[in-house]
Amino acid sequence: MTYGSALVVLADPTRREVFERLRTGPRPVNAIAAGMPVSRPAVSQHLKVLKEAGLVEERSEGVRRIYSVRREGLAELRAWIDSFWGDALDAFKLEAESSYQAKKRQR
Amino acid sequence: MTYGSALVVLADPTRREVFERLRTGPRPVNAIAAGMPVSRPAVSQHLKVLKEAGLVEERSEGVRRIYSVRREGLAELRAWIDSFWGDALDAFKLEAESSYQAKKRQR
DNA sequence: ACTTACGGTTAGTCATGACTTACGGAAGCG
DNA sequence: CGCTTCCGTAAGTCATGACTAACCGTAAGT
Repeated sequence: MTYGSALVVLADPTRREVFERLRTGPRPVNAIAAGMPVSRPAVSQHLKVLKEAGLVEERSEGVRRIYSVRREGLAELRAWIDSFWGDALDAFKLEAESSYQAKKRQR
Repeated sequence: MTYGSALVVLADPTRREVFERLRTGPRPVNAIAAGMPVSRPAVSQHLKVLKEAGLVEERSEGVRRIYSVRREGLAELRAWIDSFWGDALDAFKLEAESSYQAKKRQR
């Protein structure tokens, strides 16, 4: 259910801003954090989450880490949304996977 | 920034389940809550949030409230996602709107 | 080697929001 | 009319997670 994680991860406004700042191209952490209302470590944490969700890639370049968007990370979310437009095939496929696990009780 | 609210609202797994149960068609609250691991009031609260976000519609039928999906509520989110696929026009349009409001500091 | 820029990690704080229980109003049924 | 069903609202509890400050390692420049 990676479209679920994509939703969760992109729900936070600050994290979304971080993600959007990569739309125009790869950037080091410094450049992303510049001008943001939160501290640089906060941005680092958000990047970590984005990376774990497969929405972002990291590559090292000397002492800096260059982050960039991973479009494939958005693909499943896109398909999920599309499935609400009555595409019967996708709807069936997704519904089959999404039988609700009653796990929340076991907390 | 309604794609933002859509993301926030759909991020919660329980609320997403509620939303997905409407994919196959309009349903009263009872039917939605049946078999879910949370109480009926919880479902009501989720429906309220979904409705405020424009993702769901409500119509009264006697004593029951019938909820159904509002596809238009997903349209902007869909467009936002698409804008990451290099559609220059959409990307420009969306970026123009999304200059980060430094509101978080004022909490 | 010393220093400086870069950025990830940890610990601890605090606000947000998802949930339950209890309640209340509104419509159908006997 | 009671009685029941349907469902929204209120109050209060508790877990989650976003953030800062402090710290550490690493690369590059002098």
